[in-house]
Amino acid sequence: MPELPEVEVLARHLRPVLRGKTIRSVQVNRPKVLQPTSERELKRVLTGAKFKSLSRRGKYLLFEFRSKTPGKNFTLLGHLGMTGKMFVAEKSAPPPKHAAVVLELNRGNFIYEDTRYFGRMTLDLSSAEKLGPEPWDKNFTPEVFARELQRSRQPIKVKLLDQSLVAGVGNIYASEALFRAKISPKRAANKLTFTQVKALHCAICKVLAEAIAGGSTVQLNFGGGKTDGLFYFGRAPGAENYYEERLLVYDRAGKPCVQCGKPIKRLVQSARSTFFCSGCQKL
DNA sequence: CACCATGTTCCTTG
DNA sequence: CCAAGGAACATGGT
Repeated sequence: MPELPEVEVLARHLRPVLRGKTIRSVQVNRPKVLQPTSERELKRVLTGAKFKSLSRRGKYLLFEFRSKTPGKNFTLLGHLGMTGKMFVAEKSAPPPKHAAVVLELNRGNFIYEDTRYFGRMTLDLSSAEKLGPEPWDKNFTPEVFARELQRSRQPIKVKLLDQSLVAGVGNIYASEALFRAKISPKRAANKLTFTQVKALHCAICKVLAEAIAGGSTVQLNFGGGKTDGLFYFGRAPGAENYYEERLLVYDRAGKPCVQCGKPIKRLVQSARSTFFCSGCQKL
């Protein structure tokens, strides 16, 4: 469930649910999601610790803990990879097939589930430290963005997935932002005009903010139910599928562009799908 | 069987 | 040192 908006909505959901909860025991089913932290180390540190606060950085979750050992507070980093979910379930509920880690609370279990196990739950914070600015950070300005883009000849779509430029944009919102900024995904990063950079900067912020706002109002299911936990597949009562309504180009190959009616095209860049409108996004 | 999937990291190659 | 390209990770859906 992984781009910035989904992680932000999840963080807002979990924050009040976890605050003040103490971890009774730790069950690790897939040690690979902890690396480079060892199972032994995670259990030692986490058992008896109490959730203090939760924040988000890019697509990462940062869980702040108060250690049972005074003065040894620490941070746990979470990442959902492609298919990760994190939620609290009743202890009586059967554990999901791909539960990678289960943190037992006094009431309920905090579960990190991940079918493909591409995500992380670890004490190593180095990945989050390498990230570029948050989209709304004062350090993420059109000027800074333009300077960074100047250094690359890669297609702009590919460059947007580089988390050191701006943190949190993934494969879906990269296509969406470019469509809204009316820029071709194939355009070389260093060939954007400053006008285009400003439009893209604005589109990134807007697309992500709208997705967060949309996701927050939808009926969510973070749990292990039949839904996939992706909030943009959630439904508001009586409403159509929000995914269809909100995404203008992603996964819409062949369907008419909402702006000009031409069919949306799909292309592959760096082994990932890109969706765009050749009428609205000229090179 | 083939191809697709919301992400990151590691290893080459130039 | 750096940019860029590709494979790897692992499982499931169509």
